[in-house]
Amino acid sequence: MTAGARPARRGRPGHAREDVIRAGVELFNEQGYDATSVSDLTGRLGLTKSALYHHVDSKEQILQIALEDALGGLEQALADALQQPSAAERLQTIIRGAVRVLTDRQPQVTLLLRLRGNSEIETAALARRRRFDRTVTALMREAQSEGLVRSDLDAGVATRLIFGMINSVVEWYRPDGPVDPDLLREEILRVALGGLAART
Amino acid sequence: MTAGARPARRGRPGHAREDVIRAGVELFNEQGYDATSVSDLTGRLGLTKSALYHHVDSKEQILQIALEDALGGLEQALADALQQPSAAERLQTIIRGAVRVLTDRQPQVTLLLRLRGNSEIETAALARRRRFDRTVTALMREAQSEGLVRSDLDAGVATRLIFGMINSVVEWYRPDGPVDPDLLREEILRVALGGLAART
DNA sequence: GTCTATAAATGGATAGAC
DNA sequence: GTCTATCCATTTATAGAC
Repeated sequence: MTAGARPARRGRPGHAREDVIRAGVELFNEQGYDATSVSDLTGRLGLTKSALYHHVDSKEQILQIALEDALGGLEQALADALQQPSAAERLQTIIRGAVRVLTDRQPQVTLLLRLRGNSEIETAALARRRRFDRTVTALMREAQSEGLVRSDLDAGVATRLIFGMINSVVEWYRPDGPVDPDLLREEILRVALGGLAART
Repeated sequence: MTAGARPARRGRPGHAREDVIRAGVELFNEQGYDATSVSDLTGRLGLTKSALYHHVDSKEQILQIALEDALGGLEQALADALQQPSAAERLQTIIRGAVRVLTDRQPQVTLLLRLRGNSEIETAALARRRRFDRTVTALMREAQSEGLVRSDLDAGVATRLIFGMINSVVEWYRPDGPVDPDLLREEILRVALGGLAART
């Protein structure tokens, strides 16, 4: 438990900051950020408020750390997609990458997708999310120009619909559930490009 | 102002219950239900808490009325779909019907889709929503059996993906925005069945 | 690293006058 | 139908002992 390569748990026993963050994000997702009190969180962790505030500066800091994790993952996926050589590959790569981030970091992304902009931290995160959305819309428009995606549909609407489908995965996907994330990723890509209809 | 056919505004002037509900739902959607205080609401309406409580029994009652509106609309759309003569028409009708309810009652449905189950009213609404989802999944399965929808995809996953796409409309559609709701409805149906890919 | 105790503000809701 | 004033529970967060 004193760790090998990873210097995870230095010093005395008790709760680590990491545990507090994880439990906080979990609870925020179950009840909503605003509906979750610090007492709720200490109740679940089995410690007092003072002890909790020894690990984190504020309730909002827990949110901030989770949002950074979610946004960092999505931005990295977008950077990867932008390096692809063709418009088709760029679009496919961002769709696959986004689904992978959603399944890998479901709790953090869930928080991001539910933000309302009620504080500076929330509005800053929403601004980063909008930047991501704009770049993805540009990829969609590019795919339309090259004839890969139908053009009888506004690129913004198309992006919102497809990412609406992708993002909704956080509402039901669970890592320990029956759905395999790798299969899901390919299924989403197929439904996004080819739709539900049976091949005729 | 004393109304003709509709006995809308009986008695003295001032705010009507209807105004309070509408403003409340609007504010709940902007900030989240839990993040919205009764003071926020009285601030927007320009009256005091006591005056507001003359119109409604509680903050939660505003939520309840909105949820009934959303669920009633979705359940009616489902009843209409179930009366269609073929599986193909039943599936298409519930997709079109759901989109119509989302655009017609965007604020109310938005509240429904964001519920976390933090009170008895919320859990009751979520139970009704799950019942709706189960029936739609049965329609999807039926469409698969008849060869209308590809069967290399679990009916539950397919329903979640398509309704994830449909439901995401509440996040950006606005009645006074640039997107025509009738066109959007047909575009969603086309993307759901045929996907984004250009016809080859 | 955790505790008891408490501060200071805000939450939803009510009493009773006008 | 709206007001002032208030109740009481709960909120986030801190002080200081162990």
